Amino acid sequence: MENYLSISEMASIHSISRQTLIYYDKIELFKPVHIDEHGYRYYSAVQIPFLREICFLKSIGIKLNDIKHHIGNRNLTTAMSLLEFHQEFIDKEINTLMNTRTFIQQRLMKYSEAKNIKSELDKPIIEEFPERDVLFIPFENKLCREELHLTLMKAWNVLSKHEMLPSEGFGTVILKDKLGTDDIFEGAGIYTSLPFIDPDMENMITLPAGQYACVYKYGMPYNIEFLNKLVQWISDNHYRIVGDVIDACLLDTTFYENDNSVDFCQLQIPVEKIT
Amino acid sequence: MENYLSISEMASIHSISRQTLIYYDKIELFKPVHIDEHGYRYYSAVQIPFLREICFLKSIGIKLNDIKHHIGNRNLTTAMSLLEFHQEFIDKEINTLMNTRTFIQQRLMKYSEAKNIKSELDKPIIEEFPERDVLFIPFENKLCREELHLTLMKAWNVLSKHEMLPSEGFGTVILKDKLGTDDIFEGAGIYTSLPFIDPDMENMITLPAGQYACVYKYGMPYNIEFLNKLVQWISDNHYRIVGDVIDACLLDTTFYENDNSVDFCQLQIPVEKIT
DNA sequence: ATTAATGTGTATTTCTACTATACAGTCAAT
DNA sequence: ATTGACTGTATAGTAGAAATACACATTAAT
Repeated sequence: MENYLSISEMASIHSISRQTLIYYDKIELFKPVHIDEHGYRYYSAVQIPFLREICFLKSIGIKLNDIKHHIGNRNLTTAMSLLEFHQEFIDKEINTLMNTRTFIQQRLMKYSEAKNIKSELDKPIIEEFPERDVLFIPFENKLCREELHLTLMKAWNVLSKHEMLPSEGFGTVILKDKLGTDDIFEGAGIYTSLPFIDPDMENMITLPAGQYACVYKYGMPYNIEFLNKLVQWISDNHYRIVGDVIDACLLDTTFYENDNSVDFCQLQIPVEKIT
Repeated sequence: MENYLSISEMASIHSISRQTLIYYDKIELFKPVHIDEHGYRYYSAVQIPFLREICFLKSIGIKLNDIKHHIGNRNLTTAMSLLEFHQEFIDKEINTLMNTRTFIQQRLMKYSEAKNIKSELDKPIIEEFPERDVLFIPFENKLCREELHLTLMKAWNVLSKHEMLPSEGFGTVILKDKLGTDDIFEGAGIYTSLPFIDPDMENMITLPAGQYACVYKYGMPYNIEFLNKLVQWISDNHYRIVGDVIDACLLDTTFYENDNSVDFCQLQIPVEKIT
């Protein structure tokens, strides 16, 4: 008898719990060599390397079921291929986490940008933007809050079809040619920026590099008073509109910072100085 | 009514299942704005950005419970700290996976070494080893299979107290001075190699660099016939033993390659040529 | 001998984030 | 009237335990 280890001894040697050993017994992964007349479990020291190996394989993330099928009949070849297979799995996991990390970083940058900016509302400025490749989905119905949301979801679904995560920014594009007309939103639509370029991507457009007249505002894209004011400012300051209007959404309505629950956006209109 | 979205529409817009929305309703994470007289759920397009944000936070690995507490009352500050907190969590996960990766690599190297070697049994050779820092735990009882296992587990528990994963190798150290005496295993014990040096580590010893007479064998450390043969070979070939004997375990008994279930080991005895 | 503290057994519940299934009622089109 | 698509609730299952409740066994102290 003194050669046997009790369940608690066996557990403490391996820094696992008594319940875990009971569980391993139940799932037939690791059973005691002897059970006495009261049902008490007794383990042999010879079993130690097996439980140690089970704990090792578990600690690197291999499923108990896979361990179970492996441990009963292992040799050098199967042990190596199990580890090799699992290493590939871990590499994929690391990759996924790295992508998630990047994505969180981008969000944080976007938010901290919004945070710094929020004080300066309603003061137009001239900003320089680089060329931006974006996905563009035109609106199909009269522009309203619902149409905005539904079209954005369409865009995001196109992204995920191409295995892209929605990237830093999205917003509305309004055609320059429709400014001042009856139906200013004809041909308008949603854009979302692309994390990388996929040549197979349909509906890709390029927002040109250059100078943009910009203003921050709390308001939805269909609240055109902000747009009208910026257009006025542009002509007052001797600029000319040279491209389509961008209404970039910085914070959407899931932020309760503003009472009337509207987006926090930046209007961006490409301009050049009238000489 | 036509402004409402049915549960299936809402689900398909977000590429999730109907059941998921029913589940989110049940756990009070995301509820429909309207339920008709038959219990049918109806969502509003205004809810889309909220569900989108829930899906985003979920996709980066935040728990539904945390999302629930966050989403109902978020602002720029809480949103940023949620992401920052989660980024640290992801960094830790990446770190853990990287360590696991390294550990698997080490195991694979050990195994592939054993694989290459296994053919050349019983042929002593001279090998050069670098200095090795290891943890040493002396045996407390008469050496047998049980004492081996129990002492090794003690060593591994010391390692894990120092937050080290058991590294590449372990084995038995037998004192040079006891060779040829009555109790050859007096003062002997288990060593395990250390993944890094911790100055607070008790029981650390250094295995010296230099030439070792080595032989591979299937057998436990207490099967001293292999040791005796190697000692004989050393004197036959005009070498002198200059340090303690190392019996390095390459494959333990969890490998069923050999019928009698013993370890595959390499005996290593530090020597110098008699001039 | 009695008592108290441990140690052991089984059985059940809990956790996460759903998926799958069974079965029944609803709605629109044929 | 019937079909097919849609909706509801309710239940079971997943992995890998941890936690709990309750009963019995063993050992040490009194």
